[in-house]
Amino acid sequence: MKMAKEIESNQLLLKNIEHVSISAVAEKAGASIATVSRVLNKHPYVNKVTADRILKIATELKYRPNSSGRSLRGGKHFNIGLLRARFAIPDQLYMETMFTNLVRYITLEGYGVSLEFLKEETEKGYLSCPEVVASRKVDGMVIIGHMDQKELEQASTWGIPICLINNKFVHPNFCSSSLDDYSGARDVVQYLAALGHERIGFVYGSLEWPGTRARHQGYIDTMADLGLEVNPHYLVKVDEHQQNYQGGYFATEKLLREVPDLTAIFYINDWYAIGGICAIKAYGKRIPEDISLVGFDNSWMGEEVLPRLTTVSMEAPEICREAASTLIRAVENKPVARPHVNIRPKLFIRDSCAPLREK
Amino acid sequence: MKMAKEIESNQLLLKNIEHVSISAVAEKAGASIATVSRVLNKHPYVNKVTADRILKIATELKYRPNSSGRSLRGGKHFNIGLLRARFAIPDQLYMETMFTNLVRYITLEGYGVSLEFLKEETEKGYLSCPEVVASRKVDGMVIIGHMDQKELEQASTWGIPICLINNKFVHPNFCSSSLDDYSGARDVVQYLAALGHERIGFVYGSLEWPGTRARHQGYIDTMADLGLEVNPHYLVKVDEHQQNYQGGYFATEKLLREVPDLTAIFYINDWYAIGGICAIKAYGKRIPEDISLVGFDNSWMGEEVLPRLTTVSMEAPEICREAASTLIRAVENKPVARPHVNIRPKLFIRDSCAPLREK
DNA sequence: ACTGAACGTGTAAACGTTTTCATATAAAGA
DNA sequence: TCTTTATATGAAAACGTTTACACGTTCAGT
Repeated sequence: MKMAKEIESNQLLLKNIEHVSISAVAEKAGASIATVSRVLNKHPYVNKVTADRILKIATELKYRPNSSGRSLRGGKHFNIGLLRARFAIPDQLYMETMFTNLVRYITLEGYGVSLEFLKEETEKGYLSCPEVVASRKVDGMVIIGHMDQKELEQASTWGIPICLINNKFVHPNFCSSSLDDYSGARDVVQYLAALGHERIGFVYGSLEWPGTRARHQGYIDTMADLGLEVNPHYLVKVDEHQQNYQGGYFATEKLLREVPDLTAIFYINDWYAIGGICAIKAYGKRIPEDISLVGFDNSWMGEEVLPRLTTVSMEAPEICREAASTLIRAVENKPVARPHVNIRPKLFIRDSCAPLREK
Repeated sequence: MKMAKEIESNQLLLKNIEHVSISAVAEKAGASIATVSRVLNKHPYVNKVTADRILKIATELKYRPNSSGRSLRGGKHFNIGLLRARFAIPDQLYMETMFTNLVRYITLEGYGVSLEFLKEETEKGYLSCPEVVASRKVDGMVIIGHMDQKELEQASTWGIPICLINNKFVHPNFCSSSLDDYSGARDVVQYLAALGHERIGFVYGSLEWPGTRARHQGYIDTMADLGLEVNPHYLVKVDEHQQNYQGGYFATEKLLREVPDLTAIFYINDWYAIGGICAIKAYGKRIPEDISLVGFDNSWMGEEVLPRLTTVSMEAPEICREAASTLIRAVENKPVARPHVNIRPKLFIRDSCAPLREK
């Protein structure tokens, strides 16, 4: 009976860890708190011997500054918010990679990462301020995914620097790091043309977002520049409700049916391209002997499929590295040379393209 | 010349937002800071009229408590760390979903999320304390991905409650939320047996992790329970270096070659199963008429592939909801009834299985 | 030897909260 | 009317930092 309360062990009992504060270090080192702080923050005017002694004791005691205290005093949080906005289904593959790289590079700069999702508001056009911003947990924000101009306008009042990934907004508070989709698309068309292809199809989906529009335009412009015909039948838009593997499958079927003499197809993402590979195989044509395929995204799936897919890289590490360094320079009030960087993608040539064969 | 410094606009200039503190609210409401704090934290013994007035002014001024101040005073951060440990390639598909759900449910409980990756230490067996723990930014931790017992032992000294996803460690500081992989595997074998299948193959990869071991054991045990033969040739382990689509492809080829009268195959993940679908198609057999296939994971890829894959769900939302609620109960020192929950997976019956046909 | 600068250190204030303590008023019980 | 209790509020301390200020000491330059 007496033990009943004592045993109540269906709850977690965490051993209380005694946290070592700066005053503990100061006391043990026989110095003042101020001196310890100076040493730890590498201020000038502190005796080398004292500094060494304090440093030794600090590591000995495993002292780590309490971030709340530090933030409260300094108004700086050494923390970056990562806001995930809306994105389309084909981008799901890509998100994990982006998170990974963003966290890596932000961490490397000595900052932490607070993850938050965009709250979908029912009220039209009203963007609520992210929790991490409202409660002052972050010094800057990275926004990944889609937000429209109106929403970005509102984000500009948050009072902290914001870095957009694959999006752009011209405003003093904003910077961005994006893939140069237009150049990527140009490279694809030029590559196919260099292999001798002239009748090149294009499979695309929603053009709602800047990146997809740029790829589309890159195809159109480059075809024109090279003097190649852009027959309206060459362009197929996938069904609104099948923005994935199956969308690519059916779009390709349509293309094969309507334009039988097509020798190459450029897909606006790998996802559609992989659907395309299956459709073409099912149709009885060979890749790349009969028809060449190029994707866009360099998702790892392109490596897994047979034949291995030639595609355009997303340059996730580069985009994220630039984003982190630019944003954090802004956060630290250092001048940023180019607030809006464009990363030139690379063509990953694998096995899904071949030179045009004479009939 | 004079303007040079003034214009230096190649850096972000953030409009300084004036932050409203509790004292501003107090002043405007003609009350003391203490009273305002009490109202905001819904303490008893505060006059209804005063409370209403303060509340009105607080929302009017858009007051949000400064989290650093609050943390510093209360030692509580309203923040959960999300530590991403090691995971295998096939799990990449799954990570995005888990992040999404964890953030959703943790946010719903009124907490923020700090994302961090496990630091891969070169020194053997030494696990470094995550930054968010060391600098006291979080009240609890969710760990997703693989960590071995030795590492978990060290994590137990962090002094905060930890919730493991799909892993278990018996210790007062730990709770966990996991898929019941064993039951899932049993359900698959029972389902196939109910369709009349007796010669059921099993394709698996690394058994390094608890979940994969449980699935493997579930297959073995259930076959035995049902009196079905577990011919050693029925089990194929994919190549160490091809833990993905291709691994499933080649493992299936081997299976078809060595055990031609197999009527069903159970794959330990969807990834292998999709490779299997391609291998079987290439081999000239029909799915499900000639052979039935079941995957495990219910990744969205199973929906995209032809035929649509019958598979076992990962129950990501349920696992994450349980994880969030259990962990946060622990954080708030509320009793937790069952620190280690097992979520029973569901079989998603689609088009890749059929009753055994008499020859 | 005296001034002024450079160096080194400690005291105390400030950041924005929450909460304990004290105090004042109102209501209730004798 | 006088205590006792419940209700309502404010003053002040505390959380752990960083930093402005003050006060020394040392040292080079006259």
